[in-house]
Amino acid sequence: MRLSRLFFTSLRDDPSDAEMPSHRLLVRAGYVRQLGSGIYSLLPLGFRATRRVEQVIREEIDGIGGQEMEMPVVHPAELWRESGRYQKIGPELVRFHDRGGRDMVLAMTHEEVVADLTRDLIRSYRQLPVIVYHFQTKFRDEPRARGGLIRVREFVMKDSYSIDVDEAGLDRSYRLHYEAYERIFRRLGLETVAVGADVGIMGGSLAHEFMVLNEYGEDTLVLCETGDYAANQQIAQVRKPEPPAEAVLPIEEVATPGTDTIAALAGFLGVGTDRTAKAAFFTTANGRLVTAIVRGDFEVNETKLVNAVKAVGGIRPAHREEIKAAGMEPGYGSPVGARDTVVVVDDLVARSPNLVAGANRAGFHLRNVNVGRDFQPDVLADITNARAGDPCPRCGAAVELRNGIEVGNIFKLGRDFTTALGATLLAEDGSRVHPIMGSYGIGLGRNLACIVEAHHDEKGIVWPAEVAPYAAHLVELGGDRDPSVRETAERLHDAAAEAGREILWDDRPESPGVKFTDAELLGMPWILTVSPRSLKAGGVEVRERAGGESRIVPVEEAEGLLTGRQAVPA
RNA sequence: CGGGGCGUGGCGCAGCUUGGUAGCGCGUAUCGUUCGGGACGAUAAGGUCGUGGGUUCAAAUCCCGCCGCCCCGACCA
Repeated sequence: MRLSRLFFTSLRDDPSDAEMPSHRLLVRAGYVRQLGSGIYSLLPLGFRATRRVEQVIREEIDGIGGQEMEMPVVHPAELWRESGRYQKIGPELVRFHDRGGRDMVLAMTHEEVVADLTRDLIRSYRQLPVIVYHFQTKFRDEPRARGGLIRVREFVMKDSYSIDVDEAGLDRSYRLHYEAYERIFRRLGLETVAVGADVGIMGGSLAHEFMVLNEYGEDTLVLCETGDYAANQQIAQVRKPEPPAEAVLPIEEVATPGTDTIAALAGFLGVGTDRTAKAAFFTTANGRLVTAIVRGDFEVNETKLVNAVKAVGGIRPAHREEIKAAGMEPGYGSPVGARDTVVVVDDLVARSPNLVAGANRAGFHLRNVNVGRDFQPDVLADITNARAGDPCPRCGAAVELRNGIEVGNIFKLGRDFTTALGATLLAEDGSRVHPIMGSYGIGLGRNLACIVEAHHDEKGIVWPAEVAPYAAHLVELGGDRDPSVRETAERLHDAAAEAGREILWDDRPESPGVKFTDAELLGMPWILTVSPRSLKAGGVEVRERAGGESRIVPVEEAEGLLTGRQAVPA
């Protein structure tokens, strides 16, 4: 490809709205352009790189028996009503109607379609197991896009789906995907850690997220320093401290003016935050008030809380009036004397004697509050966030908290979708059963961005060979003055193209500085320079973008390198 | 949805406080000189100042509404 013909431009200045290196570089180097918030075009360079990512995924999913297909982006709303998600999912699901007034949705994922096809196509256990997949556009009207390609609203995802007769089959399909994902991310040059994850609105029984560590990551990961435990903080369970063994003391009210935070309260009373009980208030989608009680030295984990009360549709922070209506006082709240609220108590609080808790009266707290004696929990569960330094649940070593970006996930869906849609088949024993599904996603654009996050330097992108849009970047200098330079460049370019390994040939009439700078910005693995000087020195200058020394090789050798007939020089 | 910021030629920005009809750098086009690390000179093109309304003799500038984009939070199969 001649750079002079490429539909692109590089920018000298960083785009003002880009913060993450991947966003900055992909825009500056002419790989992508933004069309709207969370909506991007892939320019030819970006599209080529994405296709190479896609090909790696295709090879590995084909390798575990996946069958590639394609499902639509526009779905009849009826299908989503059948699964129940039309009602369950909020504005993230785009709804519209066609000219006939029929309700339609834009696909945010494709479980419904797979389940629909399953009930249509699968009659017998003999047809299973099946893994199908496609690369298809998803639209999710996220409340906020961010980070360039990291969190967008429209994106292409590889999503595969497994259909099995029983749990053992699902286990196998899940394991196959787990291993395929490890191979995919290794080939893409991504170091990932697989963490246990919340199953969320998908339901199901088990999920892993493949995470790359990144300071801009939106997820918090709980990682054991010995490497034997890794989980998303949403579900991470660590060992909790042992509360002091004390005799239960009589409850007493104490004036604590101006202490509407735990820190202020502990300071005022001169006790540790671990001797206090913190109340946090939430409201469920159907209007129930949830009072969560954790010890003052811990934070409420909302995912765990949602799961503890099985709050379909999630929870939001409660309003002051809602709290007061339940007989509690914001800032000085506790379940002591409360009514009309679901009291969820963290297991550690239940074991901790004589805590300081709110008196439900502004400016007052209660000393020596004890769960069971002074109030009754409706639900007892682990509802706290793991903290840095807490003991690993497996080995007791300290865990650390790191930010991560989810580059892939795998879910054991179970039978929810096939049951809801009425997909059945005849099992070996003649019984009619609902098949069991798994769902497995990898977002292409996000992976591309994460690759750039992991492979760049101050000058630009440094593509791993497996995903580089072109294998090499040929810098031609002085070709307009020296015909032999132009001829050599053309020969290398054509030879590579004929061998099926197209390279990028900078034939623009630009100064050397501009060309070298762009070559480094665009990031092809090999940078070759042809110039009167290089020819005089014996051929073509060859340099590895990743940082190798440059050296002169004869033209024939350069040609061999580009066509793959000759091994890459050491 | 709450908080903050921004919107001025393709890109990055100044001008706004104190109203007087738009400027800088880069890029682009043509010509010439250069030619191994973002060259130099000359000439030129290119802007409804996001948008609607208001105030005013006069609005990029002041006031109000709306839209868009970015960041933080909420949210996130």
